Amino acid sequence: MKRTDKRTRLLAAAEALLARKRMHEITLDEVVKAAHTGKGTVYLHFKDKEDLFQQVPEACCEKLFCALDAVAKGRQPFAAKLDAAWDTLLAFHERRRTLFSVIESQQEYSSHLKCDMRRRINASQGRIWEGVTRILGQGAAARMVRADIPPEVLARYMNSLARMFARHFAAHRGRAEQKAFLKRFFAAGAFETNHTRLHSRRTE
Amino acid sequence: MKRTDKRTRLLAAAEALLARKRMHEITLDEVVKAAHTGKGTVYLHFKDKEDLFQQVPEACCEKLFCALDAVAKGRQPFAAKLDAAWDTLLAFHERRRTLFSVIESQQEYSSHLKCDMRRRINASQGRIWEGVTRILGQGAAARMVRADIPPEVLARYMNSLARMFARHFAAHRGRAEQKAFLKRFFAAGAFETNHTRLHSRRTE
Amino acid sequence: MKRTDKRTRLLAAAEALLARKRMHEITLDEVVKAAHTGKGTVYLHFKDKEDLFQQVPEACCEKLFCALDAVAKGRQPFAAKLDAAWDTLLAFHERRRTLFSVIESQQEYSSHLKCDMRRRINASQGRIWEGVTRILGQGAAARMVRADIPPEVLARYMNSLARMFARHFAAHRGRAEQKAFLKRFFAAGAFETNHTRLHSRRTE
Amino acid sequence: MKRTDKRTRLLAAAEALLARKRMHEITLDEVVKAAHTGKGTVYLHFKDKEDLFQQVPEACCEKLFCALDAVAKGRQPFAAKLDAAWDTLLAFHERRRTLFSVIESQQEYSSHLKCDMRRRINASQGRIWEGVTRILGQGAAARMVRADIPPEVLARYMNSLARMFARHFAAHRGRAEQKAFLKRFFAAGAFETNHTRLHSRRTE
DNA sequence: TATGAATGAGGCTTCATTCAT
DNA sequence: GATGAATGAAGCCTCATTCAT
Repeated sequence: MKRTDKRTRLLAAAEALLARKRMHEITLDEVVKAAHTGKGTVYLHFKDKEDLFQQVPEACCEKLFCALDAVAKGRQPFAAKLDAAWDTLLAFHERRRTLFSVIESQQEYSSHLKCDMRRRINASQGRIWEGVTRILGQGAAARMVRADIPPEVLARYMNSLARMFARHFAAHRGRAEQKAFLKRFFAAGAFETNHTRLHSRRTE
Repeated sequence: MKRTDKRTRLLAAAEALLARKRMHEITLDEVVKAAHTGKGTVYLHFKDKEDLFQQVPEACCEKLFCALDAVAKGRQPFAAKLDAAWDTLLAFHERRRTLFSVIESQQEYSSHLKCDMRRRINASQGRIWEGVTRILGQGAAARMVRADIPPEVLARYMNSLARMFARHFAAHRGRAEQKAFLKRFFAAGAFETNHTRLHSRRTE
Repeated sequence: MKRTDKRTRLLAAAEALLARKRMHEITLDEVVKAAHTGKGTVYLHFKDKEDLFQQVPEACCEKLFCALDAVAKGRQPFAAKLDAAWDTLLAFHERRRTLFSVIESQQEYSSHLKCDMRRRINASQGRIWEGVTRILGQGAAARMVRADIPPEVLARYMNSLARMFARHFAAHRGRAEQKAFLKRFFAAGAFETNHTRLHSRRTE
Repeated sequence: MKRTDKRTRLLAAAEALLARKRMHEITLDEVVKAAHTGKGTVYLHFKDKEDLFQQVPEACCEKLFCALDAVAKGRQPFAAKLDAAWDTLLAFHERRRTLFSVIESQQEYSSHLKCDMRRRINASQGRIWEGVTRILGQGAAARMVRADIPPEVLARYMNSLARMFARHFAAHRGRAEQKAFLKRFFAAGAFETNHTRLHSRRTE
């Protein structure tokens, strides 16, 4: 349990620091000071610095997935679920401005990594889209989300828009209005209309 | 002219390396080897490594703006211009997968910088959206793009989607189909419909 | 204690190297090799190379002061004390030919330094004269050293002569004779005579 | 003549910079900027940076010698000549606080140098003492300077005291009084008395 | 298990020197 | 002869990693 405790504290410290800096600008000294552990302790729980930071997104993505999955499992109508999904996603990205850089570099480098490591990373990243995909899948089943673009693709659109929002509009004064713009735009792009129905039929 | 030459070659070398690695993983040795210059030459044109990499986006964004502006100034109908804009944006992001990380970190750190430096960075980044904004503005003027979301906001949506596409779907086998999805999604989200017209009227 | 050990070894190594070269001609690599430590260790104990070399005189001057103070506290007659002081001073300068350059450059640059640093340097340098001053003060009290020039001024004369001697006459064949010249010269210059007594009376 | 001009300007610039910094802290860029020449010009007149700075004392010492020799050749009584020598020496050292470091390092390194270079350096440094030695020699001939210490040794004493004075008492408020102390001390140490006459006889 | 002093490979930067103009 | 842009060797410093305690 103590073991878990230190490990968790290290991951939390790393995640917190990622809010302000990129991984390569964070020193292990900073991490262990924030986590109140010794420097050697890192190497009891992680192979190296890289490994520690690799596992930060893993934990985060899992948390995000859980939050979205909870929404998906709820009994609210689809529109409410989508709203909740937006809020969850936006909060996630606003709180972790640079986390996605780590994820992106993992993607960049996954080709150099050993096979099982790659699988682990892909699995963890998949969780990000998976939660959103489930909700959008429900919407598609209810004929509310367009069927001519796969839900997992729409999920990525949604995530990328959320990330961009966190970067450009979150600290804005007009955040609420901007959020409305965003939802409206996505709804118009992703919802089923007569037009999209024609498309679906054609591609079927 | 030779001076410009070396400077350009260094920027080009740095840009090329940014396609594969992040700035902190690129050594000056790599840059100067790629640029076929001596290491000291860097310091004739840039204050330090940081400064060199700061100026890479500046040059790139300008190039992107020029390409998009050329489209905007063309005489094709709006639909063709938007298509061309997509192609330009996608090519830009596919060729410069990690460039945006540099831009993002500039945003992150611009608060620490001296005022004129910050202004320079913001100006250069503004160019990215500016080209797209012009085209979408023409669409809005032609009543083809929804008027209830400002074109400069839609421009950011478009850019973030393009960036995501470069990362997730570019290397895909089904790139063509994915590109069709993307355009269709954006069109649905951004084009004027009866529904958006109602919105515009309300917000007016 | 180990910490002190490394720090001491680094200072000793730097001091030893200063016997042969000036600070700017000594590389950190040489110092750490001589001290049998790693390069990084320097930065655990000193801010940078400058700081390491700044602290060398501090330690040396303290040692010199201790040696001279021991003489001053002894029960020998003044003449014997002065003899011992000469031997101590000459040994000091012969062993540390270039150390004084460091001290001089500290004086040169102390104006640029922060106030407490400057105070520390001045305090440490003061020790050099302080030991000699005490002995000469005793001589003055015993009416053997002229009273019309303050002992702390005579102390500086003595030190500068010792330094010059280390540079010009130490390696000489006729070192013994030269040493006799030096002592005789200083004695004639510093000792009380009828003539100096007149001076003192006049200036009183 | 143009050639001489540039060479002179470079030496003057180097000498001026030596008033504030040590050779190793002065860059060639600074020198050529101060001398208003190009960087390559240095290598037309000097073998390298070392050679340039080696020649600075050479020129300075020669100037000092000339000044002192002029005094020696004058018709004033010895006491006035010695006074003039003090003034010349003090002015020299006060104006060139760090020049002597260069000379000292030349001595330090002369052992590594080629034979003719060493001879040149020694010759140039000899000039420093030579001027003073001549004057003191005249004093000895006139039985005013003690004969039991060779004039060339006393010359070095005098020079070392002058150097120390420039460093410790020149900027002082009580400079005039300090100067009086210094002259009085040296006179007492160097002048012939009954006592020194006994010594001379014994050593003869 | 936990620590943090010690390490040294590797990176950035400086600056004396060269050489094409 | 005069120049200064270009060079790269050499040095300082950082920081991930180790290991004795």
